[in-house]
Amino acid sequence: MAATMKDLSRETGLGLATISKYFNGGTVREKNRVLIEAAVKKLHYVPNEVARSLKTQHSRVIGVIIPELSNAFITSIISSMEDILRKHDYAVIVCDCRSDPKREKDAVEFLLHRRVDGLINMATDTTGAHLKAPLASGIPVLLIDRLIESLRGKVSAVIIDNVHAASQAVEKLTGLGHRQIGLVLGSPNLYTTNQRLTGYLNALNEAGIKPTEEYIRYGDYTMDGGYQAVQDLLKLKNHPTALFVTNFEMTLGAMLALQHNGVRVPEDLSVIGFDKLELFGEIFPNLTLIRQPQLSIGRESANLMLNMLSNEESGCRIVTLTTELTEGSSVRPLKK
Amino acid sequence: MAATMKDLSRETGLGLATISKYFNGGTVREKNRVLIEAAVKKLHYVPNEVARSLKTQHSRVIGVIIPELSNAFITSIISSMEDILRKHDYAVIVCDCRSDPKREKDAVEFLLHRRVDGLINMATDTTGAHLKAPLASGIPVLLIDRLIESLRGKVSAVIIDNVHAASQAVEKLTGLGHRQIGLVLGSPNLYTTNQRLTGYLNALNEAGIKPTEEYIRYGDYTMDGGYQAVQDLLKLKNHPTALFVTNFEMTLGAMLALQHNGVRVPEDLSVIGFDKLELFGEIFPNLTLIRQPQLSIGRESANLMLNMLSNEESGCRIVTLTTELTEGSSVRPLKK
DNA sequence: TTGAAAGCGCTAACAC
DNA sequence: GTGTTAGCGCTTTCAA
Repeated sequence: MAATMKDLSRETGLGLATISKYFNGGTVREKNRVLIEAAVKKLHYVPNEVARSLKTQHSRVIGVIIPELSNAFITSIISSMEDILRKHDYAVIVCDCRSDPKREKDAVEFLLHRRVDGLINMATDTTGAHLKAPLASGIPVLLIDRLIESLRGKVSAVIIDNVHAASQAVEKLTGLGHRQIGLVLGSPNLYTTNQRLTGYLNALNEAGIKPTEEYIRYGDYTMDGGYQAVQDLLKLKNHPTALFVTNFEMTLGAMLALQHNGVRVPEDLSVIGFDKLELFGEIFPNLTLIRQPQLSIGRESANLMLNMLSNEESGCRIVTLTTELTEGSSVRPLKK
Repeated sequence: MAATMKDLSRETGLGLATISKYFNGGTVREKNRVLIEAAVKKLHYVPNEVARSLKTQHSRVIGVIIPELSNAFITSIISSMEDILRKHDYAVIVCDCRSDPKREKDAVEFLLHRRVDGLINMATDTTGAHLKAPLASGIPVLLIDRLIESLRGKVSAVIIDNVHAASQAVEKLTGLGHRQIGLVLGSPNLYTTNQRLTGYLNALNEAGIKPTEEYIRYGDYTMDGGYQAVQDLLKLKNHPTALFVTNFEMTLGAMLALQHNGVRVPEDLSVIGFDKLELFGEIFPNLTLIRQPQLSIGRESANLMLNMLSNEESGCRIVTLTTELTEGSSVRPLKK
């Protein structure tokens, strides 16, 4: 059906090696170059990456396994990652495992069959069992956003300093005199959830505040979860005077809950949100936010992967990116 | 490095054909089955999909080209699509072209090199020029969400009845006596935008209402765009008494704008939103909505593609799914 | 610089 | 049911 290099060879009278060299940037006599290019056009030749993959033992495919595609943080990482990888002629196969370890393991296997050159994983399985096989087969594995303790030293990772991010936010609030600080976390037992909780507790401790269990809520990293969490917090007889919400969707939900309840920000309650400032645009222009550098996470991940792919020498590396506190006007000193 | 079928052959003393048949579901003598399975385990054999692809001339990869990954409607389609395709052992390579026709064309070429078995495209280029090559090469092409007129008869498609969706919503409002109905559309010149506008105009016409240009706004299918559009609508001296917003993100933005301006729904303004009911959860429980069957769109697309892949016979098919009007309490009769 | 030839790991006749 | 064998389209020695 489709033309092959053999066809080009026949058409031009040149040997296969010459044609191949032409495509791989080797030096080819000018008149042969012209000849080849004419034949390519005439026969509508399209290189066959599959055949090349078989021969070179490199598929130029990176497998990406994520817990959920319907999450703004994740999709923006994927976009910026894919951008760079594709520029380097790597394709990305994305597998959404719906936060299901079983599906995650299946995805790993699926990708291994396809001989992906590398694996990027925002892990659901906190034990890391699903990564045994790829690690054994020697392909580079890169964790993003979530570390897996048992894999320390065996894989590279790109994460943010979650502890710092959370304590920075909470310190901001304690600095303004707040002592009753609500925290809306993601799903229990996730790496990021735990780390952000640690940062929160550290900051409270630093300020000599004993944590109140009721003030700590889990919003599942969803808009609805954030909404619910804040609804619940507001129902407390002695409710928080300040609030820290730990992802974009939950921040949105939280703001909606506050509006629904007629709670003014920051007059009645101080709020620090999270992520994706640009999407808020004009909507909450003055929200104080912790911003994760999602574009950088994607970029770093892609580059680190490309690095692992080319330099066999390099050991594992953990890149920790820092967050930024963007000052808005959604926080104010506690009224005494 | 990795074990091959040849290794299995050597290990078991069986021929290659037997091993191959075992993996492809052929009948193999029981004792050989056991033998093979033992060897697989011992040698950590993993099938090489790349080699298989080269031989069978089927990559079992579907290329998916979309305008934007950061859009809830799109990601939910992709998730449900990928789900089914992967179950049938097809991998999905997603290319986000950022609504840029140039990138879209590059993506097509990229995927063609990789010998994808099929192409699913939510098109940015409204001329369809980017699909010439894949069409010529004979691989199945499936459009989703947006039709391309010049390709009618040449490609299959899965879309929703946008005209009906919009007129259904607007009829609901005119039926309640509203005559000043605001419309928040996506980006200008998109298929869905045009169709939904048509539906809106049809419904107005039906009700004997002359359209007011000021009431028709473009919100770019983003949250911020929806917010802005409603801000602008509210500034009109004679502002609408009802509102129809045509995607999820814009609905969110619109609701936020209304809240910010202290406009009560439905007391002051009737609203019909769009999409993704489940994400609203408890937040806007009573919003009247036009729901697109995104899961079905994904499912239909995947199945239609699988169909095209197996039955060479079938011609092009356009599947039009219908939307549903979910009654809430965000609309009420116009106060006379 | 160019060409001939071997082989990447698999499938599918075909003969047994 | 099983084994032998010839490629799929490409890259890459090696020799010319």
